[in-house]
Amino acid sequence: MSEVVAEVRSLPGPERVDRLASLGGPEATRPKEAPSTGGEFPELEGAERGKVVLRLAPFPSGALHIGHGRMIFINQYYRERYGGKILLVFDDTVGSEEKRVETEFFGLIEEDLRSAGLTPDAVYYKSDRIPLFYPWARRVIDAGAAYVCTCPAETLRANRAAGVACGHRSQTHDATVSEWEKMLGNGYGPGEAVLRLKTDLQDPDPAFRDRVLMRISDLDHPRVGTKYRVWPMLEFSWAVDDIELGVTHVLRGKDLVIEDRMQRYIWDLLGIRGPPFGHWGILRVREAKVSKSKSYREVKSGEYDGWADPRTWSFRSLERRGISMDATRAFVLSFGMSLSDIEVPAETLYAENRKRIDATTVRRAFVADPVRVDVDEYPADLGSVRLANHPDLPALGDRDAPAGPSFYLARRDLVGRAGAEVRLKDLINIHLPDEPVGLAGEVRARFTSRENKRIPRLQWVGTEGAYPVDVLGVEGEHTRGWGEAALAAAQPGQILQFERVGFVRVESDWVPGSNPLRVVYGHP
RNA sequence: GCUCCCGUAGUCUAGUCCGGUCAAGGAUUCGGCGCCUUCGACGCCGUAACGCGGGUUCGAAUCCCGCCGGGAGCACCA
Repeated sequence: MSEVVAEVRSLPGPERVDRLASLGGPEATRPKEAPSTGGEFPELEGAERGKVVLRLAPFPSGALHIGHGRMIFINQYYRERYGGKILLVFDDTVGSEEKRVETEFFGLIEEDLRSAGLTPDAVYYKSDRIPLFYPWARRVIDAGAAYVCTCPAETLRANRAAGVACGHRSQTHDATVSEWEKMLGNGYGPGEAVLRLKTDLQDPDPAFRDRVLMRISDLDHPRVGTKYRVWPMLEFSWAVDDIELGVTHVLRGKDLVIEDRMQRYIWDLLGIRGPPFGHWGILRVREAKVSKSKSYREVKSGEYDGWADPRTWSFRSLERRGISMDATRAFVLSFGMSLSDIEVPAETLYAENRKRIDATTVRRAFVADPVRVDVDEYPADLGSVRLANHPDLPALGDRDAPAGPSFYLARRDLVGRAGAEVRLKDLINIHLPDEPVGLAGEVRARFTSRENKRIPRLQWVGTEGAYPVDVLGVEGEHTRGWGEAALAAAQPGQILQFERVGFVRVESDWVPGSNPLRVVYGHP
């Protein structure tokens, strides 16, 4: 055996692959399909092609956003890699006063998943499965590993911190059973009794001591109302459902690692072999101060422009900005399965998107915060000019841009340039007046020459045919300005590049011909 | 504080399991040059990293020990 290993190791890498391939087998011919940039994805323990079952468990409290990226794309990646299945299981146990389940998000989340190319193979709702958990709870009780505790929450917590037991822990099995039946039979009110798992009270991790399995809540659940009063805690529900649903691998964020331990502990005491776990660290985009509760508040109040508001950094907002799902996926997968928390600048995502859209995106002139400039001695033959739609790609064609003698120029291009000579890009050079540009009014400039000088080149829009444009920015701000005449032919959903501004996407609901042209800023 | 996890350039990542092919590769950012009259793209060039200290070894990013730093969890939320 070890001789064979030594022999194989002595072979150079490529030859190893060749030799492997010659031996046949499904894995040999496709060693691994690593994403283009970095990102390492290990084999899943014991995974068999076609038999992998994964699950996705979002809590329905908002649209999916960039922070959910790893959950979505990593699970999707492994489904593809092994040809498996993904179950969408809504974790809609009753929640709490602060964390309410809301039905509108079920559909929203499914839509988001579909738009991410992740159509689940099946959809489940935890709230439909509540009765299923009761016999399982009974199994744990019968194994002597659970008890009903009627201590107030504070006492329970204090005991846990101190590592001491309360009187309920030593109840007989019969007493526990009758207490449990009392819980199920409305004998206790919310907060008055819980079913707790017996672990080691001296466990070094205080968080792990005698955790709660089931509790009582009479919150009105939007799907099942007050039909159930005894609800499972997340980790118990998963200890059950990962088995019941035949999940083969649990891939989730590292915030849930303690739940692994809980699930394994329960499985061990029931003599069940459960699936292995995998985790990833938190992904943050530096510019995205994503807060689900803030987004929720602002969307509800109307402060945000729905769940596609750029400030939510939701998937739908990225799409609205012209950032393709493909780019987002590549971006997220480039981080691999690393367990470290990562904070990455949005620029990395933008670069990924730019690669994909640059070659198909036409250039257009846009001037924000416009100042009207009239040019004296303007050449009579320059009523319009022919411009290429893309500087490097003639295939994208060209268009006619109405020019002077009157123009809109951006105020920020004019300030500090009093008395200077500047170039109207692709057109002429002009001399700006010596007086600084005021806040209002017009500017009179003078034509100087046509030659292509290496002087500041400014974006311009001829006043004739200029099209009003409203740009929605990443911070939710609106910028008004003038775009060139060709924008009248823009199409909903089209991605454009405003020169010296960046990529924008025409709003899907924009009606061609209506004023102003509404676009959403994507990125530089 | 307790538990677990993680430390490779400005940022992200490959390499760590199984020490040599790593005087550390890729992506992004930044700087320079060229070219294209643009945000930018492309080409070429450049800056820049194994957290610190010991140990093992002919040889350490990789193994061992100790520090230091960062993160997550510590709910009758999910």
